[in-house]
Amino acid sequence: MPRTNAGPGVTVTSRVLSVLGCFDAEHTSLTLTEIALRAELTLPTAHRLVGELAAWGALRRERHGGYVIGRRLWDLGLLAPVQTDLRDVASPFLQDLYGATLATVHLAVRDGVNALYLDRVSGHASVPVVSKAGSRLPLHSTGVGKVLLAHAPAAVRHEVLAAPLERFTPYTIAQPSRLARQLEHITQDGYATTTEEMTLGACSIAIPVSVNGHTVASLGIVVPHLRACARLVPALQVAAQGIARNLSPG
Amino acid sequence: MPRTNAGPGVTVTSRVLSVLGCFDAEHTSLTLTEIALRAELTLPTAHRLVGELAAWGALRRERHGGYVIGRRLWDLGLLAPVQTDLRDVASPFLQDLYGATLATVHLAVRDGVNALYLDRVSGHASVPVVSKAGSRLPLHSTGVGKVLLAHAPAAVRHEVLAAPLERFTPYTIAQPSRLARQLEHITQDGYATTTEEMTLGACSIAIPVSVNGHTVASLGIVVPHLRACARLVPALQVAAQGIARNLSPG
DNA sequence: TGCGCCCTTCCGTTGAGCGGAAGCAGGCCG
DNA sequence: CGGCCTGCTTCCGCTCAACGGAAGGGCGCA
Repeated sequence: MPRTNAGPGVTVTSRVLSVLGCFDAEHTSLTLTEIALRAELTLPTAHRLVGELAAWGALRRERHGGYVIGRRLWDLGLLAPVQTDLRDVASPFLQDLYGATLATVHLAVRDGVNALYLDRVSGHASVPVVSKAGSRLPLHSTGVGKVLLAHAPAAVRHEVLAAPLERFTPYTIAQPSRLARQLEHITQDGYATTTEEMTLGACSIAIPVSVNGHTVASLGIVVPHLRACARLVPALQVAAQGIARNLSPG
Repeated sequence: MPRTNAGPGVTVTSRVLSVLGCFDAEHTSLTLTEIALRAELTLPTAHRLVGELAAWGALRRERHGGYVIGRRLWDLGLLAPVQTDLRDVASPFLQDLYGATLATVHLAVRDGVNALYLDRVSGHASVPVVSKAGSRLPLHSTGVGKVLLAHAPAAVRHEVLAAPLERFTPYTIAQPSRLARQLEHITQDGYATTTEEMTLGACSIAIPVSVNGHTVASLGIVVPHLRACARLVPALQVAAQGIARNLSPG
């Protein structure tokens, strides 16, 4: 009897990972027998590995006997720099949007009370903008920033509205009550706009990118005026849905 | 030379888990050498294990050479039923609050447009309430519900405010504009109250339980009147901070 | 160029890991 | 109550996957 008949390339590590790989959105709680079947392990092997994973906290056994993902993996998952994934996933969508509009397209996430730009695509014919990958701009004066602010935890919104709102152009919205009203409209309309509030000659349209009900980013486009708004919002939404679909574990 | 001199109880699985355990909020990106040191492995061993973890997607190597938690663990972490953890962690705090007040104390999370009660502690002298563990009540008519709604994604708030708000007592707030104004105050005040809006004779005070800036639950107390509000809010906040501290990976 | 740091590869040795077999526990049904 | 089924749980002889010391490579910096 060989020690294992599983074939080459099968290590303990790969077996452990096979066990973890059994869990997905449709299989969040699994019995030991189900894990063994799905991971293609014998019952005693699965028993040993699952036992150790449970002892460490990677898995947890529930009252009815099924195993679920445990606290330690939840903690670890929170450490993943999803933003880099986000940029990689979103990049082709940004390219497509640029190709269709020749306008500057950018992607941002909320970083405290600023919008952090992860990526930007623009060309010679695009409206000049101050955003570039890695730069931060205030939430209140940019399209993506307003989207991120509208969908941020309430404490963030309160913090932004309580501080002085800096003016970049004569059109920048600097009254908290006016901004707050805009934020309510943004959640209803599903998109945000700016009209020369950050840069003279530059207007923007932005929408949220949401995964599992959480807004993780905002996708924006910069145009000289908002006349094409009705056409651009659906295009942005299609791209945002594409980005979200590629981000979520479905 | 023995195959390993690490001592009893050290398995491949435990070594893999030691590698994963190197990562925490203060060490989100680690070189192979750092991982080997922190996991108490030799460099070749760490190299083999990390290589396999990276191939599977549990870790990812960044451009500058450091390893970070990868997408697969982010995906798995999302599957963890944190709510059960939450109940276990919160239980002693709920008991303490009950012991100090003899009032009904409960913990809820948002489940769609409802408050899902995870736990409740009450006694014979407590005000009778309709909440019990496992039950769901509307967000707009309960203290914990209002807290959860105020801190929910904007889309949820919009959904609740757009639907008819059911009346349970003559005091239930059923006008969307009035509820919306209350929600704004809740974010400023840091707590919510109800005055016989769910059950006659029952008022409540509730606060958010937040982890890393995200409201994950609400902690509430039911009293016959709000006279002791100024005393109870700090007590609730201390308990909420204790719960959050035990929940977060710090 | 030399040095230091961070890997990356190699291979003889051996004990950790394997799985078939046996057994246990609990629930259900006749 | 006894038998059957399901889901584990434990055991132990065998063997090859895993180990780590040693050697070497690549890169950046003074």
